[in-house]
Amino acid sequence: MSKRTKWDTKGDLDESKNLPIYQHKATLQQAVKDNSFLVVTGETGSGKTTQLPQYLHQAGLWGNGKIGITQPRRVAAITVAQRVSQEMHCSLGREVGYQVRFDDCTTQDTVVKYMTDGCLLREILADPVLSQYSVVILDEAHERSLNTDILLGLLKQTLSSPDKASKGRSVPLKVVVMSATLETDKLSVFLGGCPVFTIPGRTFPVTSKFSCAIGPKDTESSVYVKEVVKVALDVHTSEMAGDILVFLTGQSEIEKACDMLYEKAESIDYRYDVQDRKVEGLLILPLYGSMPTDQQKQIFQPPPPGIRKCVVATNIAATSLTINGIKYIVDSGFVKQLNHNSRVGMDILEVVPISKSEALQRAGRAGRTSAGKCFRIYSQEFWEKCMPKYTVPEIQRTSLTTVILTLKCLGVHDVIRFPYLDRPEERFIIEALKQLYQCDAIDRRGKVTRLGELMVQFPLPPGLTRALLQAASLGCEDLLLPVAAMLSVENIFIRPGHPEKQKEADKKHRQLGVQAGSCNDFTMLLSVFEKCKASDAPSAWCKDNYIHWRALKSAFSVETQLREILLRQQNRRDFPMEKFDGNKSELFRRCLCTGYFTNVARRSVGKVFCTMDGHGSMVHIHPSSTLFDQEAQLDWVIFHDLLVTSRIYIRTVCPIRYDWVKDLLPKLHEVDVYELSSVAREEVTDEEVAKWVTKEAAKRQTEGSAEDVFKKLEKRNDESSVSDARARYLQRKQERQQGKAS
DNA sequence: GAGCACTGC
Repeated sequence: MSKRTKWDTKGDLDESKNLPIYQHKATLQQAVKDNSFLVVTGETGSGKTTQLPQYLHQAGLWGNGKIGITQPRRVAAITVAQRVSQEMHCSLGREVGYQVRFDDCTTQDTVVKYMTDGCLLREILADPVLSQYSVVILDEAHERSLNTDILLGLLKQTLSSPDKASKGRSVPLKVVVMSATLETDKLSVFLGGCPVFTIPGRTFPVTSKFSCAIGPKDTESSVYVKEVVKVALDVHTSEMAGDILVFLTGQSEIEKACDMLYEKAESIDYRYDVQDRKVEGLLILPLYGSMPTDQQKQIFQPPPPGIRKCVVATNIAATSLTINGIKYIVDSGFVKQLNHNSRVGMDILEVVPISKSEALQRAGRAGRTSAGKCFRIYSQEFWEKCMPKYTVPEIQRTSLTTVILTLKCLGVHDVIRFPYLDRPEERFIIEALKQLYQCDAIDRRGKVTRLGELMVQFPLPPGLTRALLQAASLGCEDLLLPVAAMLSVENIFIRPGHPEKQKEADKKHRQLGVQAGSCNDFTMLLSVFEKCKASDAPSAWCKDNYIHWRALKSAFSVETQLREILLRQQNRRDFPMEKFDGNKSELFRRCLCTGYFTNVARRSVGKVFCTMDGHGSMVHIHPSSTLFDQEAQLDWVIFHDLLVTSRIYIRTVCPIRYDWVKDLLPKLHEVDVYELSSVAREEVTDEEVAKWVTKEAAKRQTEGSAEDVFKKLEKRNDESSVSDARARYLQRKQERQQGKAS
């Protein structure tokens, strides 16, 4: 309990009384008392995130349970909790706490708990009615993060069925959904027409201007990089004091833009100081996620007197980071987005126009401290013709395997008619079911298997979890745990931009492969993990070998977490165990096959491999692989992932023997779409399953030989999406080369 | 012969 007396709080309370939300305090408290669901909307600066939980706490709405507030990002959960604990004069972790992955700062006393949406989803898996909570607040719902979307559906479903709501709970759960002013009517309708509370924000006006530089046809990066540079310099030379924030798409564009800005800013008639890229008048700072954190720090410091700061950033500056003093925005109108293509079973990272709501979000970053201006480098026509109203929510553009398994584990059988705020396309759901069936997480009826229940507890993609559990059941989890951890973190191999250093890095990486005696990319990961862990000076070791120390450190934490989950499961008496006789290398690779046989490819001609997942894509081994240039000696391989750029590349590759996957391959085509789509909707009877199995046996007889099966699996990909994506990429590349030549 | 935006468990 806090030692402070009540009058100590007076000053702070007065400050929070100035927030726009304060005059609605009583009404909000009452509204939560009167309704199961409530939508609260208010722009940044309204105080809803910090104040509402305190109001509910003061109103005694926590009763016997906690007030949980979810955030899509870890930093937000932590910083808001720190702030609120100060306002409530308690030490962090007592009445006010937070929980994010690897960091649980709560105690028995915690009643106001900030957490990431992923953490609450984990809690629901362990306790579906959230018996510890009296109120759940989903914050930033407009961002439409995958986890928040799932939570929305689950909370709606649990509470709208009185049967489920009462089970295990004495009092019904209260749900508050907080969102920026966009789409709140939709949310209210979704939640059964619940009231919407609007709180005025406390931001300053931002005026936006279009330009005619970028029209509907200009998607070439060199065009918009050049244009943002030009506009940023115009702002610098003609606008009043205030910092500039430029939105671009990625690291390389940002670096190009910074170089150009630096060069051109020098020629402006200022006295300048070349040292440390500081030009008198303009301080140019790149900002992107994979940047070293110490470099990021200076971005938040105010510039020296008389100098204007210009931050050139990715979308990271749109929501994740707030930079004070920004008065001008230069918006490129593009973003790099990962889209899942279920027809070809691939994720494709592409540059696409942002949505109108995203453009408004970007512009809003200029109005935090004073009135601002936003300069859009695209035309009004581009705005109208190319930019969708809203960004397609994550749930409609990502692979759904984990989501579907989670829902199934929570007893949601009909995963098509689950109340999604925006329903994913049916083929996405079908594809997820197929993958879950293939890695034994669900059976043919769509019911979660014992294995599936173990799998859902791991923060890993199902195939990898399957391989890990296979290894554990054969007593060799020590081989797979580090690999799973290494595959869950950002790329650990550093490849510098300078050609000289690049050569050196490549050499070091090759050496690591040889030392590891590793015959594949998975053992390479294992070896790097172990070598670094055993080193006396791990960070120096990483530097010397061009390995990302930050990434490796997080791999260590992930490995520990995975090991803990596994240990808990192994302590259960029913943990599956099998026997294996054979050498370690074979054991390791066979475990991988259990999870990755869906990612199997067979060499066809030269260096080209053909995938066996039914799409029959022609793929190449990525040059970063230890197996690159050894293709001729390979026949069958499995791979962790696939990358679409100038070619379709497979990355993290491992040679296997056909024998090891022979019995698994039929699984790739034994269930059909018709079957899965009925599984997705309704409970399937025993007779139906029996019918399918008979049909299949007949099918297999007519197919006959293994060669026939391959032919079927190698079915040429008739969908145009990948070739389209490739064509676009190649066109861009060609245009760039022409640009260089001229 | 190499093109990784951003989150999260």
